[in-house]
Amino acid sequence: MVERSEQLDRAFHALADATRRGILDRLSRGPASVSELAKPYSASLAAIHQHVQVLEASGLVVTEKRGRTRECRISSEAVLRVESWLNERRQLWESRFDRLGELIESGEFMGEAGPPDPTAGGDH
Amino acid sequence: MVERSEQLDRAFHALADATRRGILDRLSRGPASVSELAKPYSASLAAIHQHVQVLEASGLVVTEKRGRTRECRISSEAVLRVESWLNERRQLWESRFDRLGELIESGEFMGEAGPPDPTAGGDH
DNA sequence: CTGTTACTTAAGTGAATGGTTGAGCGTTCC
DNA sequence: GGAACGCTCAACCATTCACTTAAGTAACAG
Repeated sequence: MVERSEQLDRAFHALADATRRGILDRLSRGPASVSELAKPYSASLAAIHQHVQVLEASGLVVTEKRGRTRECRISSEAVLRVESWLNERRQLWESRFDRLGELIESGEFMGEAGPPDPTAGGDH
Repeated sequence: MVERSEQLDRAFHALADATRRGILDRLSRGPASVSELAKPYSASLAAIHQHVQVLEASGLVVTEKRGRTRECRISSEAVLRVESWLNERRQLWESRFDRLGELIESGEFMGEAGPPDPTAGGDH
């Protein structure tokens, strides 16, 4: 199994840029060509094209050449994968009540209250 | 509201690194000190410390100095914010049925029930 | 006080990124 | 056919990144 980690690397990296998020925003309202995607931005077409390539490499966007234009679309499955990764971690954390422990401490209580749960199986 | 984008920048950037995701993974099972977080990795403590700083700047992790150690915890609110951003886009996209339109055009809307994802270029 | 622990900071390095310009290629229109 | 269009590719540059080593600071043990 080749790391799903690399896919997450690429996906999060793709999302870590306001321009690319803007492109995703646009695509969440419907497909578009590269030059349509470039319109709102002052950057060159080549730059936007590179952004689209990053998004496509991450799997978040799927493109298809149609004649001389390239149609770009969101891949909701890929977005869902990323979302799920976050959801798992957040739920894990919320299921613990270490945060309650922090509240107690800030109100002065006993020292450490870390219930060590070494069920470290979590390779997702 | 203006800085929401910068916050997302930092959050996604923080998530775009396997080591930092590993740290988050670890923290999703409970708080830890910097050197505890560093143990699973071959990188130097300074490197892990820098990762923690990135995570803290992103808001995904909260830290607190305790004597000579620093306790690190996940901020589930921040994770939730990121998750919500993705959720909005995905739902928007899923609510459209442009993809169905595309399927119809490509002539794959009936007959074979195979996954219409020939463009995904070997994900998994 | 001395030494160890645990973190912090600083400076530097090699690689990757985001951006540019400019040329090249296939497609569509006249 | 030729021109315009839309994208693609290549080279280059400035900045950022992840990481290192090395030195510095603060809390605790003896």
